[in-house]
Amino acid sequence: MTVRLVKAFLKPLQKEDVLNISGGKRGRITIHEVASAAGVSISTASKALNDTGRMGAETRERVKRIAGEIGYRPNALARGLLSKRSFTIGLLTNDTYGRFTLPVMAGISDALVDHGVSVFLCAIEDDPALAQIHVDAMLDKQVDGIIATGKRLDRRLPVDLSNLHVPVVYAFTEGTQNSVTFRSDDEQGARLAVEWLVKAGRRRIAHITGPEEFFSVRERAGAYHVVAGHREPVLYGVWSESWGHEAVDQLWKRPGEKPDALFCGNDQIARGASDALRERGVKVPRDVSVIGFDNWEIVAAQTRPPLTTVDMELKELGRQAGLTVLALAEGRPVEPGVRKLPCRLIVRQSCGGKAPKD
Amino acid sequence: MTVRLVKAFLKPLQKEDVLNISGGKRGRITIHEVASAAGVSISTASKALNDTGRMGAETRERVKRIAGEIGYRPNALARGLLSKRSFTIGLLTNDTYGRFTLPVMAGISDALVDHGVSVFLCAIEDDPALAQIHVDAMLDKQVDGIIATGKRLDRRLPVDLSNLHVPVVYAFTEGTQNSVTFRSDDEQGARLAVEWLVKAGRRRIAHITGPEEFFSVRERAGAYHVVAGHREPVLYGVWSESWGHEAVDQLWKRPGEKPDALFCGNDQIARGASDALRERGVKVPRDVSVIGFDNWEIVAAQTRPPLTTVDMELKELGRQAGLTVLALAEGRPVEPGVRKLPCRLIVRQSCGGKAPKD
DNA sequence: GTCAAGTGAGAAAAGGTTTTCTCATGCAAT
DNA sequence: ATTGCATGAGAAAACCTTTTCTCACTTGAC
Repeated sequence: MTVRLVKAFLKPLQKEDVLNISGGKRGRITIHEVASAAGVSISTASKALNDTGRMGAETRERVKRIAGEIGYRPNALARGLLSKRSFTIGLLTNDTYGRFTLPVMAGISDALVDHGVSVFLCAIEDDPALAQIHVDAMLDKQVDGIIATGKRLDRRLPVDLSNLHVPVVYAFTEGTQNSVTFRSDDEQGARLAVEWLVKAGRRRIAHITGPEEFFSVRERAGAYHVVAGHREPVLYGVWSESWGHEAVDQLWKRPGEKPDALFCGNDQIARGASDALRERGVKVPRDVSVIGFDNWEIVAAQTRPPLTTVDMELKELGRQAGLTVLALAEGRPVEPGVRKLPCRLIVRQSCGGKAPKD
Repeated sequence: MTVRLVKAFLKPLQKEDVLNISGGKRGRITIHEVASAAGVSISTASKALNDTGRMGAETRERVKRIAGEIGYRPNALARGLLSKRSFTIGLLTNDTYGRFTLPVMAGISDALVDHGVSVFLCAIEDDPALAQIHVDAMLDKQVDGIIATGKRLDRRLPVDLSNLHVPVVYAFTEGTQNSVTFRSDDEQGARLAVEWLVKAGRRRIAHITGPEEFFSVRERAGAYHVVAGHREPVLYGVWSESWGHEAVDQLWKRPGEKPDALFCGNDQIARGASDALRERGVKVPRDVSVIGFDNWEIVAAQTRPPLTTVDMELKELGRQAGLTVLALAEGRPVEPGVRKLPCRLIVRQSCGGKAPKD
């Protein structure tokens, strides 16, 4: 076999050599080291570093300076043991391939890193047993709170979080009675899209979307009906490009006037529809405007032409969820209920027109 | 405003009511509760639960039973403080939108959950300051190890992890001297792809790929040359569908015989190429075989026809990285070096042929 | 009846930090 | 000169486990 083995970290000689504090204990640098280096007791050292207690300004400064010099960093485990705050939260998701979870996660992390909070990511794939294991592990590790997130607004995670003695916030997944839930305002998003088409002068707007049993499909379709009327049918199907393609075939095979705009339930459908239109020689956006939903960059930006679409602002959603769970963890009161966050229109080239005036 | 506020968790009346153990302390259930409920000392309780020490079998059983009944779970913070193992690792990534990180992460989590290890996810977006903040936070929280992962084999994360007193493993990103690094074997993957084309009887195999400065591009191109010879050119470009599209235009505009197969550097390029071929009336796979790289489901499966492609087995890569960092954390010696993990061919319909014989 | 060995269980220390309590000193006021 | 008070700093307890050490008691052997 081989000669050199990676065991170096067992003996942190680096550290030992650079700073031989107080008899070379083999562990990390503790507040004891700081105290003895500064010639004070550990209680004084602690108070100096935390800006608490009474002491001479000179002492406080000296302790702080020395702590900085020897690279002291408090052990969060010990601190957490006493304060009952671990500065750690758990993020539970069943969206393994991350279309929705990733932006949410980025938002949470972004909001919490400033507060010194780290995030445990737990991917449970609709497996109740696995979910329970992860929840138990998080609880054992004394998380300050849990955020549950998923890939669908109208589905629960396969684990009951309602009676934990730790705050829980739901983001982009169905919550429980009296919980705090964040979700996108799909109705407003759909309105945004359809109004954009109307403003562009389109009148025969068709809606190609996903399965009717999805709550967000019904919400979007509802808003579509309100704004566009019932002049064109709603085509329910699945969330795939090929359905978008097929739906266009269906629409164009019908006798009579063709739609002059397609409001699609997601970007994949919109992409399939765009491809189908191009194959039929129908020009986008000259003859027909196409608008998507989700702003999934990889799909929307690569469609020909690039898709105008609705962004659900999932990162902002995550940010708010993070701030909320933090507030709860700190005991600040938070109103329960469902909070709908507005969507935003992303204007690319599939509808003509310019960016919205706002 | 509103009436009911979510503060219930502050007073876990649920728990309190269900189990009024030993004077109703307001915190969690500790080993003290177990001990007093079982009529033994805390040391005996601890030994009973951990199957250590000497005691009567009856006592041991009784303690365990009672612990289970009152729902005792040891506080990982306290345990970690003493054992110096937090059963926590940190995962550092700069791949925010997760094409590569997500599978790696899933593998890590999958491998470690069985060992009671939880994973801190830290998304640093090529921001050295942010990276340092996250690393410090992880270290404060006494992680047992760190896995660094990225979106490119030949790039470092913007933070130096080489002198931490905690083990570090690199996965799908460039490591440091004497570290353990896991990466996909792109050469073998490319060989797999080109050999598959050759076996299907293709002789004029072109290679459309990404920017030449990518290490993996050069490795794949190298393997391509070895297997396919130098009969067709390598077209370097960018990682986009439109480049795939354009490259096909370039190839088909040349005089002389056209390629009968395209080995593409990733699935997006392959998709663009497939679209271009279809638009030219060239049938895939009848006239030309197309093969991709990455097995990015959302692209590969939605291409027409669905793409045969090379999967880098990132989940397995993550699994091994997880197991390795765990081994290091437990002090088991591990050989340093770069470990290349084999890729696997995913056969769909863009090359004809059946699944490999293995 | 004494001693050795073995058995079951508790006391105490340790881990790193924060916080409360106590103490000593010095100074001003009586 | 004694009291009262503010100030600076340390001792000790607490958080929850695990582990080592010690002790009391039983049993079997001489």
